[in-house]
Amino acid sequence: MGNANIAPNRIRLVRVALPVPLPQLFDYTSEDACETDVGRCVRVPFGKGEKSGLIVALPAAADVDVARLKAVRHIQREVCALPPDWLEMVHFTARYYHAPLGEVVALALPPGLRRADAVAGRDQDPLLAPSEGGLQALRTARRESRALALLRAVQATDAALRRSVIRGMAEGAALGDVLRRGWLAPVRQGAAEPGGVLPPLTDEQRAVLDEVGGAAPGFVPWLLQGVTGSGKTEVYLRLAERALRAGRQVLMLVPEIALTPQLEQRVAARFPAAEIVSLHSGLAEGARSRGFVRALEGHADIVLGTRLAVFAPLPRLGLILVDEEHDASYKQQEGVRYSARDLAVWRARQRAVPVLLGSATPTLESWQHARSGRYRHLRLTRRALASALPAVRCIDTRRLRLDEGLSPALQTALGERLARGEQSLVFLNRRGYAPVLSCPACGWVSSCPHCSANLVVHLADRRLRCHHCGCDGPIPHTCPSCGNHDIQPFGRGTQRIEARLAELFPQARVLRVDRDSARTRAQWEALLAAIGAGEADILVGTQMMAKGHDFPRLTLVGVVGADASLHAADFRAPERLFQQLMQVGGRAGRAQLAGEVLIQTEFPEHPLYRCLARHDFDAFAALALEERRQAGFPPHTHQAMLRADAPLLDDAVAFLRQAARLAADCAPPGLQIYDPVPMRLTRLARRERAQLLVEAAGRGELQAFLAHWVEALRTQRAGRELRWNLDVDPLEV
DNA sequence: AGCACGCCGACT
DNA sequence: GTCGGCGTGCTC
Repeated sequence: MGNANIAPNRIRLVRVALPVPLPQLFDYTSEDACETDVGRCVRVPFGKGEKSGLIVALPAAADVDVARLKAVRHIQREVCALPPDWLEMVHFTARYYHAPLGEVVALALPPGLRRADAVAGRDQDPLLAPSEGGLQALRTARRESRALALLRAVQATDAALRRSVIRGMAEGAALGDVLRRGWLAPVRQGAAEPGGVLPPLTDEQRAVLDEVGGAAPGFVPWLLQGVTGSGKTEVYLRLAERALRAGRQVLMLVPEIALTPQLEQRVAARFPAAEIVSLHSGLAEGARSRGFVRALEGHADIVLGTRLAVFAPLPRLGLILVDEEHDASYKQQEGVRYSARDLAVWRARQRAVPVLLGSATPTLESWQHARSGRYRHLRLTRRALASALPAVRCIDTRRLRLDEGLSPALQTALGERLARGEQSLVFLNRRGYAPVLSCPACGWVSSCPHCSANLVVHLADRRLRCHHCGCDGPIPHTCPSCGNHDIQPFGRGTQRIEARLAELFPQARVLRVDRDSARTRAQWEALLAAIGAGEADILVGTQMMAKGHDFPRLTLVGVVGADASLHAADFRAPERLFQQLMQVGGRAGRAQLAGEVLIQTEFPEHPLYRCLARHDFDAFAALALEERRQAGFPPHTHQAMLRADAPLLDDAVAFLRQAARLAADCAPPGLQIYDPVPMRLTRLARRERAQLLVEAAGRGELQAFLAHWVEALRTQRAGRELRWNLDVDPLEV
């Protein structure tokens, strides 16, 4: 029986991970496959068609009868094979998140690469310097030309220049001529040489750098807890410089695509000779593949990107940096729900390199690790530029008459900034004009036909819109239910605040910044430019305003409607609120001007606000952690969430009940299996959703259980309309 | 996930 | 007599 699976002489077996939602791998035959093909992309026949996947092993024997094996179509050998450590990482990811290996491979590899398209791993913007031929031409040329003039200009700088820079110096097609003649050639030189004058370090920054520099080589996880404006980025750059000097590659993760270009500029300005590759989902396919291959081949010195960049292969990896480590966008919220931050730490351990997680408001998980000594705690408590942290004050709104949600104190403060020619920001995390349209006569409310959510009034373009499924329609003039003419928008969003501010301060230039006003990248950049140029006096914005941008004239942040998150159902809601308020508060007063943050609240005594007023993240974290300990929530326990959705809620719940029964069969003692419950937003885009939480004291026991459970669930036959997924370490419960 | 096969209702 | 519904099973 054993012999049936052994291939005849000279025919090799290859084991391939394919992007199908199946837990198994698929074996194929190949005439010429050899050990060096492990980690290479292949095209193989699959079912009726053809698929591309990755060779993960050359097994001695197949899982199935060799007679059933088909032959590999093509092995992509133009590109280096993915190295063993990379394969180990995708294996780990598949195991930890209980996803098929092929799906993890599909998400970790750029699509073009997996399809085995030939990818020229050329540096798109190489450093160029005059070649021997070029110098010769300069000496011997008799006749002046544009090409010669350009070459001479490059020569005059006495430095190697990026091709993009030279293109800027060129007239007409001169660069093309120069390159064709081979007068400029790529050079490799010290990637770590900083460009320009380095900013002076604060004592705290120096202390942090000394501590990291003094640590033993190898895996060390660091938590850099630094208040907004304390100069975390400068610390990243100095650490990167050291790694580059040692001839190593640096992986730098940032939360959002929007933040990569500006950071990329800063990194590029600091390391003009380094090859910087950016990796994020907004990149064109070719660019992403090229960047990936540059990293894989060890040419890229710095890889900068969003969560998917954690899968970049880096043969010379020396340092991993995770900026804003608390940011929820590090967790993928669909498909394979991996946490790039957690994988970054795993990767650092695997490669025995330091990893530095930076944030003003770390996750309680990371903070706890830093407290317990598992991570090493670094702090930056003061702002780098002389300015102090903003004064944070609560405005008790319980006894006040609010004007469209705006208290007299906030209005006065806005008026003062206006008189002084400074900018203000009113922060309200709710876009649209009003969260709902409603009829006072019959109680009708504008609800979404596809979701269990209300349609939001968007007065700016006269539409009712669902923020969850995107469906929209015109605003009715009369109540669709009873015909009443007097239907009204209830509650407040940014548009309404914007409108009222324009009335209250007719002389002010009010600018709204939310997903509606900054829909495209161009709009967003135009808004940023306008704000930077001082073309706005009062900004009204959502959390978009909270992230990473400096507005030197902004001295006041007013927070409206924060209480809503104070008593939300999700146990992480307070943590998120604190992070958000600390971040948006950090926008106030960054240059020489003092900043102030005014929080309108009915709970001015709430510990969260009190900690915020003292800029005391540690006190908040200690309180929140104690609450979690008492309630048995993470990080004191570990969770996984099974979610199911179907056209009818009953089907989703029935599946989860069955899943709960299966769980009970293979559950270790101490594993907590909760009841299936409808999700908070039960209905989304015509599907109804429910979830089942499981919780264990230890990560190991949870993982062991999940492996059995998922296997049992996969054999479970559910209706075609039912879909389910497992979320390990869920962020939302 | 796709894509076949396969077995029961309303149509040219 | 067939077109087509989606239940079931398979993909090396």
